[in-house]
Amino acid sequence: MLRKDCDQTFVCRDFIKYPRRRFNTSRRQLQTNMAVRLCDVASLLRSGSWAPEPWTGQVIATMETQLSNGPTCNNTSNGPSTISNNCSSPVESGSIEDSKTNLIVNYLPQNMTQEELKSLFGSIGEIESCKLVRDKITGQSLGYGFVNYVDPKDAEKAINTLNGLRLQTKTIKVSYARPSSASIRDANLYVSGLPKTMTQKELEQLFSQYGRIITSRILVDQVTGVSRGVGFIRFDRRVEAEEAIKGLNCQKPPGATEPITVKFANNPSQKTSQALLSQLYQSPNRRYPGPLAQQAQRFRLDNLLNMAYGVKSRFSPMAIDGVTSLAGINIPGHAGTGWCIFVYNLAPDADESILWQMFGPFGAVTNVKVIRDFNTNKCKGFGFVTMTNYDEAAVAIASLNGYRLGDRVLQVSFKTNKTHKA
DNA sequence: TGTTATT
Repeated sequence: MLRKDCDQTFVCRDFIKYPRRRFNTSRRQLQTNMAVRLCDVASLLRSGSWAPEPWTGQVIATMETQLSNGPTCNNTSNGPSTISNNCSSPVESGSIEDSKTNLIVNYLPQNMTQEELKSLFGSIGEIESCKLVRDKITGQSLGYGFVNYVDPKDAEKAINTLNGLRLQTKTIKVSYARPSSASIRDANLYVSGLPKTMTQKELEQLFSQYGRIITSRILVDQVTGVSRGVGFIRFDRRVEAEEAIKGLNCQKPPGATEPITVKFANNPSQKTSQALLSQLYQSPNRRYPGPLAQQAQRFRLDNLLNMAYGVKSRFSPMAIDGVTSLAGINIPGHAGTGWCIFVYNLAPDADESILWQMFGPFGAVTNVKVIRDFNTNKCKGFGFVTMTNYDEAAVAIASLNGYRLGDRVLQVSFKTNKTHKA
């Protein structure tokens, strides 16, 4: 299916350096650039040799290197395969019973909450329901969720607009959810012993004879980029995965000298839960289940979760609240639930998605809002972004203030009371 | 053995 997603490249037009030229840069390229900027800013911040000013030539040069070498996939639809980092083949129409309003969202940042998920997807249209899937035991996010829209058009728009969006270190994937069924669970295969020369496309070709492939991946060495000879294939149905094991395990792919191993992949959530519970079980405190022991156990659980999941400790706005209320001072941008950022000089046709795309790569964004004229529904030239962590907000502001978006130069700052109408 | 894919 060919979608009219040309309008999805609007953000990237006239991007960065050549404001009067029309680019056809993909959103992914834009987001890659954002990540590069973040890295550069972070390293400059660490070295102490940087002040919050608009972009320098040095940074732009780095970005252009990335632009020419980076991923160039423009496809924002979600298909039966995932060729190289979410670049998917066009999706074929599902069965007539498939929901056209319910989406599955994969590769969400670990610390993203259900409310943030709802805020992000709610910027597209009215949401009927939204759920972030969490580990039943630990409560930790499993990194995916579901968004069910009222209107199928909004679901399609969400796929076109938000698939491939970079949020922190992740690139989210947005696709139609298949009808839930036991038959589609546990259909993920781990494949090892692959020829190092085998491409993802060739891997899919090898496995596609056994059924519909939902995702595929070949793991590569982080440094060299060379295949590690291992990968994953997720089939639509478990029976397809079973047949693929029967047909391909211990077999040599065409042209290969060694046989491959094909088996069901581990479930990371199960493994981690078991590891955590195993450690908890060894705790002496559990033999004395009084209130103090429970508290200690809770503390231990928190630490274990931090270690196991790499949960980043957050700058706590609550701590600041205590200080500000006692001292009677105001801290710009701090609204009690995060750090509010004022974005000025947006175009009349700006929408929430541009704010997500600009700020999402810098860290946890809880909310974005474009201020619109009541009668025309056009952007009045400014908007707000709320970010959870001060340091991420500060880097975003420093990076995006003075940023040229289309033919406009943005002004980005912590929100002050001057612009606040209570 | 993954950027935790079926609530």
